[in-house]
Amino acid sequence: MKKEDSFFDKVYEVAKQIPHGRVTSYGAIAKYLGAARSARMVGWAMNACGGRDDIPAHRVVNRKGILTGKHHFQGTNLMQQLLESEGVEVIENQIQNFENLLWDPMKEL
DNA sequence: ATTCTGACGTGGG
DNA sequence: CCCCACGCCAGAA
Repeated sequence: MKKEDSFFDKVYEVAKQIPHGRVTSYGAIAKYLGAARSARMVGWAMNACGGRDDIPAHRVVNRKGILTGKHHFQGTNLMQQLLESEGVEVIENQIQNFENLLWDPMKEL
C-alpha cells in the first residue's frame, strides 16, 4: 500500500482530470471526494503539490472563479497566464464566464 | 496532546 | 456582488 492514500492524492487525481481550457472550484472537488466540508484541504493539497507540473492547480479556483491561489504560484501572473493560454479569459484575478467554463467532476464524471 | 493556520463554503444582512 | 461570522478538517510546529 502506498502512502498515496492521503486526501491530497485524491485531489491530485481529480485535478489531473481537469480538461484543458476548463476550470473547477475547490468545493466541487471536495464534494466529489466526499469531503464537502473540507474544501480548504483541497487547496491545501495543491500547496503541498510543490513542483508537480502534472497538477494544473491553475485550473482550480474558489467558488467565485477568482484566482485566490495565484499568490502561491511562482510568478505573480503565472496562474492567469496559464489560464489565458488555455482560452480562459481572466480579468482582475477573476475568470470571465466562469459558470460556463466550470468543470464539475460530479457532473462530468 | 494542544494550538494555529489555511489556495473554502455557506448563510445572513 | 460585498461584508461578517462560523464551521470544517488535515497537517505543521
